[in-house]
Amino acid sequence: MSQKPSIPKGTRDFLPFQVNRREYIYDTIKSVFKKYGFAPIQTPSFEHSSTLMGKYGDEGDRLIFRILNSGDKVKKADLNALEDGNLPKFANSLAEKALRYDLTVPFARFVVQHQNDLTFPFKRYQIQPVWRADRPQKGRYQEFYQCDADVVGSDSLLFEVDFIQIFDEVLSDLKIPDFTIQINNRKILSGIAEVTGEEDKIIDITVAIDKLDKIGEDGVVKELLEKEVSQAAIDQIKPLFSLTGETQKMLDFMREFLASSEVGMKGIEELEYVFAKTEILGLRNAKLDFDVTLARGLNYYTGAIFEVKAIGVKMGSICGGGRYDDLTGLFGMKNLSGVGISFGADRIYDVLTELELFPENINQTLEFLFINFGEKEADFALPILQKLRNASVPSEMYPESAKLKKQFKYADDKNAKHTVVIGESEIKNNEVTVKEMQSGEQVTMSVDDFITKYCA
RNA sequence: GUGGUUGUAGCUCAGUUGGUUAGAGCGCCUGAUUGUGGUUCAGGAGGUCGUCGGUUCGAGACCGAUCUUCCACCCCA
Repeated sequence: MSQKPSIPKGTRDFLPFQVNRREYIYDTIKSVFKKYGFAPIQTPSFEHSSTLMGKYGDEGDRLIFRILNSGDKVKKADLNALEDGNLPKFANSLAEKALRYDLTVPFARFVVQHQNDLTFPFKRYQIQPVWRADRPQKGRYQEFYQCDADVVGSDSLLFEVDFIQIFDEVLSDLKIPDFTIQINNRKILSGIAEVTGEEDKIIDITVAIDKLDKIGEDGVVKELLEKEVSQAAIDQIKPLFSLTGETQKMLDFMREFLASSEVGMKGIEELEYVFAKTEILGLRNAKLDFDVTLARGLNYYTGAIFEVKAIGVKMGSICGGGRYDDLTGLFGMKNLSGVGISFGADRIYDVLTELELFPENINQTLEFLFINFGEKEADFALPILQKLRNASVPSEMYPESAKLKKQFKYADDKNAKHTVVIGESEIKNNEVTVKEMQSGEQVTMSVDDFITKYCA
């Protein structure tokens, strides 16, 4: 081997056992999405640059993978823009397409484009890879899968309630024992900015208090001062940092805090509704927590916001979501409210690995391996093998009469549940010898009995 | 995008102030064992030391660039 091949940074290959595990996660998510009435769609890996650019803020634009124009289209490069130092304009002239950055913005484009074919409220789920030109870290890749479910065309809070049930059901089905669904409402955050007289600094304020559990109270205060939030406002906000305890008490506190803000009170009302309905339905493994300091970066959210964290694992959030009132407005379709959630499948994979929660049988995909003793024995075995396959029992025969040690090791490596030995004596008596690999136990039975037992 | 960190066999890692032929464990292959894998024993294969360039009589080690890994920011799943 001369030069070792490699793959670009932030990308990964997946071995069979890894793909099996990943599909276990996707299948679990999919089955719950379907149960709640969501239908699948897919969108292309790449979109027009103009569809994506400017939708995720300056920070997001930087992370969008651009696709260089090919062929004669390179001639479209705007050299004047380059000379003038207008690099964004130059880049746009050079790259008319870009890789999908998330599933939500392409979905908004999809809804506007196909509005006449859709029935509203439209509920879709989508499981596809997305790409970000981010600097990789553990659990952060340049190519990763998102598993999204969204509803557009309804402002009913019942969907917020549904999504909480979906989080609970999926993660409980995946056997995650302990996780918290944190919930907040952008209207409450707006209310906070309003009552403190810092309405124009709402983004700075939310970004800062979102970091509370990371940089602490002093860190947040420092950042607020840096963003020129007034000392009076900071003093007013400070008590929110230590707001914990019973949900009802926190909500009461906030109601008082936001009394003079109409939008803030609306946020409280919405939250109370969601808590009340969830109370009625109950939750399996999840804890639902009101967290005033939860903000989330994406600034298209306008109502509820969610974030889910596994307890006992050092890992960022594994799911997120929220309501956005006017995402399709960006593409010219006004007044369409949407709400959606996203499962971070790659991070869930890491959590399940760390907590050893993958079921063992995921990678036991081979039921029977037939040991090959030679042509005569193989001829005897092949019809039996075919019967197993017709009954959808995953089975195979070793392709040549290699040493038994080698054949059994192959069975072992492939995690075969049984091996079937057919040699001279078995053929003579019309029998098969079946060995259960894990226990090592071995029984000989007639071919008919074998077929009745396993090809049902 | 900013600052740091890492790279030696398939994997995990040793390798002294620059000095002959670069090591270990695990894994892999072969045999002991031509009707039995996961245990044991014996033997064997496998490396342009991430890449390119520089310093030097001499570089795995020193210098530069580049790619990659991981970490802290930024941001985020």
